[in-house]
Amino acid sequence: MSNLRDLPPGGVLYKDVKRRVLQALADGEFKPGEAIPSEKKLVERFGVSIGTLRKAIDELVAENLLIRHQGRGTFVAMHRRDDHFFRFFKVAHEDGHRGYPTVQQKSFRRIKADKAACALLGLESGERVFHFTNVLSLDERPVMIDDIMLPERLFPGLTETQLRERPNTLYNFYQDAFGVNVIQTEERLRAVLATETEAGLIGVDVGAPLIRIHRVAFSFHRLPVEWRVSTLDTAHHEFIVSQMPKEDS
Amino acid sequence: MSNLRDLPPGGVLYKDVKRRVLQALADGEFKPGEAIPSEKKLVERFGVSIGTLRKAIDELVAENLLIRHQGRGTFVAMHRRDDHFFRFFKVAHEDGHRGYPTVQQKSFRRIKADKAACALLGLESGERVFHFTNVLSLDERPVMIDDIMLPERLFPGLTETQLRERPNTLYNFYQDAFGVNVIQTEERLRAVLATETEAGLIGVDVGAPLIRIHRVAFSFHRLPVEWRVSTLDTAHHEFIVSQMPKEDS
DNA sequence: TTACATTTGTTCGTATGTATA
DNA sequence: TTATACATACGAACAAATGTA
Repeated sequence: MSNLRDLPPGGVLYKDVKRRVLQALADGEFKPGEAIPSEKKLVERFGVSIGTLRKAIDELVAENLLIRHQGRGTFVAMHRRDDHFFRFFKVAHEDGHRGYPTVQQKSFRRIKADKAACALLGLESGERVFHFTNVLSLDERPVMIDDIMLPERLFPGLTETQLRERPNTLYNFYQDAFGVNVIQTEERLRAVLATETEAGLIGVDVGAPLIRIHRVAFSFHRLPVEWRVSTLDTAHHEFIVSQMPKEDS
Repeated sequence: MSNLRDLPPGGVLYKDVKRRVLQALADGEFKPGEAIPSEKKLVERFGVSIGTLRKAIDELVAENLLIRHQGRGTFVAMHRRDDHFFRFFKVAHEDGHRGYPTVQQKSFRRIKADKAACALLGLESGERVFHFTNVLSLDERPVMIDDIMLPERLFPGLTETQLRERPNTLYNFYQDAFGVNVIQTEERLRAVLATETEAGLIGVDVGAPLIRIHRVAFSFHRLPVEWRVSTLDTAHHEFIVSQMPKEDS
């Protein structure tokens, strides 16, 4: 009853299973919002035991790529207006209240990527990007300017109207319309003084202190998919960072 | 061979095991840096199977409270100058380099907690706190002021000398000298203009833009143990936030 | 309402592999 | 070499949630 180990090719078996599920996600075989095959079917497909499969799925659930529902199935995570949204939107009112922002689109252009954009998004010099500017408001007050760059290669044919009429969040739109999944971000924050342009857009005095946030968003395999420069007025709002153990203690 | 379920009291068994291990941590039975009993011994102690025990320990490892070493044992996490340190220190040079800061202690007092401190630290009005100010330097340049408040109740008899002569990081010192484990933080960031005092301490002009960080640090059961107000000069440094899946993808 | 099939969640236990002292 | 400890892989049995007939 002791099978010889037959399948540790490059490493361990459950990591390999995880890799293959991840590939199915990246390929679009398993689509956001839809259920992936049941554990039993995946066990047959990959030829591993239920325990090994579960260990692979466990990690993908821990990374917020899959969501399990007892009795229903396992689903590919989406960026809808629920728990997921606030994973990337970290602005709250000074009284602690966190609400959904309203978005006003100020501009939309297709331009040549500059040096910084090429470096951060991994583009060849000369490649095109879409550049658009949003002003976000909370409680009827403008609080943040978002300057967003998207590689044309990943968002072919993107139009201003599409963006303006998207039903959900931006990251959900990327997912639905272009199959681009944002699963990770890196942000760098600095304090700056408001320029005239910024002062006009969010209604503060020139020279008011603001937080400037440089964010690069990544998809699978750490592929950069968005570069965003946000400028936040913290007169009545705050930028929130929690360093938390994942679960209830 | 089918045992009747005998131990789901309030919930599930492995959560109960996790709770009991957590209690041993909070009680100081399992001490930072030391190994906890082996899986086999814990299985006997809690009367569960190895799989159930592992599931409980898995979660505590995922929460960075325990660290497993194959062949050696499972250890209580410490705040030493290693991977752990940068979980709470999020300042990097603008070129991306992350180094250890040097600390200069500017003041140390024992005072009555003000209203804000009482609210954030969960103290009765009139309780005492230790208040001290540090200036942190990176690459020989002062970049951050830390104003720190500690409840006297949790740090009885703390002295300026103890603090000044601690060998490791502050959070490691809390752990070694007072059994206070910082496992979670919450931070709120705003942009401000440098006051005269701040300008003097970190060598910037009055009115320069700075980032102000309010941080509350928590121990087990979300007990607040430290309140800290940091003021960061971002002329040549940045505050880093990563929203990451935990592991290699 | 009930019964049933499907799917994930929990618990159990065994055997073997790998790292450490 | 040997003993110990954690890591991986296997799979059985039952519990709980869900959807449907």
